[in-house]
Amino acid sequence: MTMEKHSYHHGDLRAALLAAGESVLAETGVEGFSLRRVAREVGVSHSAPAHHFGDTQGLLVALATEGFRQFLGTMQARQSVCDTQDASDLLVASGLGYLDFSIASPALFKLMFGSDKVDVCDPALEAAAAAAFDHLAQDITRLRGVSPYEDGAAMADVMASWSLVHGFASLLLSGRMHNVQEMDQPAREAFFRQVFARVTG
Amino acid sequence: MTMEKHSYHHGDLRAALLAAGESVLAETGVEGFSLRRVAREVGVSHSAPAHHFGDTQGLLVALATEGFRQFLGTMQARQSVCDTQDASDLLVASGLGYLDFSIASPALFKLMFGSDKVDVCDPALEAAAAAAFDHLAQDITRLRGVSPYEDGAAMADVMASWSLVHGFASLLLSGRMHNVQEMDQPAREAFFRQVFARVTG
DNA sequence: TGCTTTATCTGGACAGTGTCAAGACCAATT
DNA sequence: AATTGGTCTTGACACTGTCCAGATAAAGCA
Repeated sequence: MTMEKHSYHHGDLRAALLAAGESVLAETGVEGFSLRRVAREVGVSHSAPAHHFGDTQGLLVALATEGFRQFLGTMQARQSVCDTQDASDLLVASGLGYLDFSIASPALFKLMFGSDKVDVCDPALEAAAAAAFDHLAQDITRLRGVSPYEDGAAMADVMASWSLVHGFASLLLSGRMHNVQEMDQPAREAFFRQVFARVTG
Repeated sequence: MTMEKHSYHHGDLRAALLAAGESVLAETGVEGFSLRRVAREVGVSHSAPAHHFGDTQGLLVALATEGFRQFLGTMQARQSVCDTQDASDLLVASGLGYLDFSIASPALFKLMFGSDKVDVCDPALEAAAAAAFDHLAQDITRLRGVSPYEDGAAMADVMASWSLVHGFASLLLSGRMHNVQEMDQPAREAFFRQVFARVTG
């Protein structure tokens, strides 16, 4: 059962490619990403991945999908270590989780939100992204007492929080927010709270 | 003086490459960008660009630099058609200009803020980016009566406005803000004003 | 059991890419 | 008029993604 050495059939190539893909992505970024490199890393022929993911875009979409799951997990993790049940605090926690993820996996983050190489309409990807969005929508529901899907002002709140956190994270990654970049992690968190307060009230 | 036909020396290759580069970038995006393609477009050998820009990154940096100038221009243009001198209205106008640019030149926008392929530390690029940042800083100075460079709260205002506008634009481009994407231009502007109001007060 | 089908993986080919080095060309200075 | 220096071309190299024909093994079926 255990595939010692390497038999002709890998056994669980799909998972291995995903893992190696994530590591290569983290190392090289989206723009330096190479499918052949991933195959090499796994020790398999250069065109083996095609059978599992079609083409490069297929693998990237799968990575982005998995990324959105981790992303949601990171936000939930920040909330779970939150001692209060205050709606405002929980929203801030989500924001901090958003930041955590963007800093821990910058390349994956850019892939999920910035790349032209991912088919935005892929069903699995859309589902994972929608789940992350719903998390934020629930935060706002808890805060405002109304579902954003039924209330325009609440939806504007969602978009404001989301835009602000996403912009903050993106600008930090882009290297254009010099003053914030120089801060250490606690200082950055404190500053983010201060900034984020302008939109949560 | 006029270079009819093509002499061996192009005459103004650098400018021609920049123009073609911008057009290729707009068509293919950063990730599909090809230096050889740009050279072909201009009708010149594949390694002619190297002499003017070094490598691909060099051309992209030059394009991003020029992009930041256009970017600043777009924000100023929105403000100049503003009939009031109200500080808040002027800030909103800048935000709308920010959006205008991201929609008119999405690939260039992503290059300027999202790409790993541009050396963020290039002096000319940094200067152009700083000029755009200063524009926003002035908007906040006018609004709060204090320079963000001297006042922490005002700096937080800058970061909040910037993050919100940038996040809004980025998410719109990324194709993950479905409900806003479906709006036509006037509706989107109105919605943006509503969202942006949460941070400008 | 043995045979056939099907999924998986290999290896080679092709067109395309960025970058480097050596040479051809032209303009301007000396 | 000759030399210098900047501009551009050409050819090479290693690398990329994708396609296709084939080898291999596992699973389904007789």
